[in-house]
Amino acid sequence: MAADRRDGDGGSTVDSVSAFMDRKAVAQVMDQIAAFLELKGENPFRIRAFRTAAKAVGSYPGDLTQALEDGSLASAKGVGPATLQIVQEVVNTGRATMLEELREQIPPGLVEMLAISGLGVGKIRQIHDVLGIDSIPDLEAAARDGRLARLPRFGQKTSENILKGIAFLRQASAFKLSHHAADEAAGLRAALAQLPGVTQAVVAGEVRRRTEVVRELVIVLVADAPPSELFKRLSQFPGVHEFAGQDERRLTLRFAGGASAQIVVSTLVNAGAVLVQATGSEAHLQDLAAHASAWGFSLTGAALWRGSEFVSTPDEPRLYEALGLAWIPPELREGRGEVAAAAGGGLPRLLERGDLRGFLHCHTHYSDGSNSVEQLALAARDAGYEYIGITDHSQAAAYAGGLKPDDLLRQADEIDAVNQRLEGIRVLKGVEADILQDGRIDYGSQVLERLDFVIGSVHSRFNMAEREMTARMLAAMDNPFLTIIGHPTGRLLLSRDPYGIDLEAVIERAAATGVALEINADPHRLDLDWRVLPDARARGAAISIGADAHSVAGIGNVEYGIGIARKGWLGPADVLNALSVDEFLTFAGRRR
DNA sequence: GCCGTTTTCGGCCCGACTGTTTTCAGTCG
Repeated sequence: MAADRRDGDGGSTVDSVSAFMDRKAVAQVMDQIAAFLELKGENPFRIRAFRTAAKAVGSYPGDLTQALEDGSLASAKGVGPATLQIVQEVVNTGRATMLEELREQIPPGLVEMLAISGLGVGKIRQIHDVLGIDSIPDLEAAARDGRLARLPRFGQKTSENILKGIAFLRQASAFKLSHHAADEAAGLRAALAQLPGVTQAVVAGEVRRRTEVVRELVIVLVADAPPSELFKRLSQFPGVHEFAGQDERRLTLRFAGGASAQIVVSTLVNAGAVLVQATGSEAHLQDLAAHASAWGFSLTGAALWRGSEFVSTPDEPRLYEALGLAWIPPELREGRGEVAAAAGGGLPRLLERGDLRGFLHCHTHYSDGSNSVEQLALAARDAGYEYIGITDHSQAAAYAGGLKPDDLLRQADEIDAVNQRLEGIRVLKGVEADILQDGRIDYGSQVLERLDFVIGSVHSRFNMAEREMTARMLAAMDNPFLTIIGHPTGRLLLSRDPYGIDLEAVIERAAATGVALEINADPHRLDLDWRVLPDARARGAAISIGADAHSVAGIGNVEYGIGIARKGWLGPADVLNALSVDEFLTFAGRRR
């Protein structure tokens, strides 16, 4: 767990654990408890109570230890006496007695199976009770040799789906979501920076390039101590399980939890060359090597050379400059023409947080969010936005507490009142309406016309054939009230593939109709994919960045969306919510 | 287990789809 890794310096175990056991870890404990209870066949409402508590704790804004002391956590919605006590125990001791007892009663392998798509509690119980299977490898064997298909209410198809689910899970577990990776890298970096002899510790690799998923953490240490000495200290690093040296300046650390990180050591005179090598994708480094060679340079992993002459590169700008290139922002280092652009003065001015004037796509407690309109508005204002678009779910999304037309009216009144009360932020009336199976939007015109803007999203029937799904989406875009297509491909990173859709046709229609396509900034989605953004821009489709925030804490999602926009070469002129509120409303209204 | 303008007990999200079966259990969003 992250706690082991980040525990860089002394202090009592209790202090370290409470400092590092962040709310995410506590939430994970609650979710685990819920999963075990589910397998035990507990009261479903009790199980849901743990999940609700996990959500409440996981998205709790502020310091948990503090909140426990001053009692504010006790009054948080969804946290009651029983769950509060567990939070207390985990924060104080890093352990949860209840979870440990459950592990004794139920094989943890069964809980792992819950992550397999298509397998739920009922089937897992049956598999365990009848076949005595309690691990994923055993399950896989049973699916292959036909034992699984012979169980009552199982069959060939079920067996195949389970194998598919296992394969997907395996592949997904080689990666981490970007926000988890970034958190871990930041903790590790901070700890490594404390090592004697280290003058700089810099996060490199995929985290620095802000890719949507991360395979490996890479940290560059600039040090005046010899690498061998640093490596010796690293072997005694708390939580390090094993380490494998790759060469004299690189090694891979493996941590007890199974995570790993590559550590690269450099002297100051080569820091630029080493950081560039440790950051760039394979393709970027190839392009860079080709360019360097054309200029009479060679870039080895450790240094820059002009023929046999050593070239000092104490930082990245000096490396790129020596090669006649502008400094390339890390997000662009994917080998998609950025080296040529840097040589020709054609690098774009990339989107920055300060360019965004509007905060779009958030859910309040009217549907499945956990804060009020006013709380979100205030938080958006504090974060520096000029306007916020409230977009709760629509009536078809029953599971998310979607709003009936009457609820939408009530919310409109509340938004009017909040606008009256608050200075410095304008609250817009929006909705995230379901795109129904036939492409209709989930409200009629008489409801939609009262709104300032409309996001349309697909939340059902994901497995339609590509042609039908595309037709569904294109039909939705012909609705004159639609402003933005939400999470256009429906993917959930590392857990669900995008639905089949002809994205080119969607982009084409978006450009033609003046409907924007969303970069959904929820780190579980990051949908659209950054790889299609240059094409979308070239064809003239507008792009919006939507936080998909379900709480005040979710406002921070926007950062991940900005990372994706930057990876897609987007600048302020390409992004819908970089517009002023009046310009945004004009955009939303001009198709009506 | 949590919650409350239905407040200390009784209710809490439900409809659609899939793969199985031949009427429905399990899963998902």
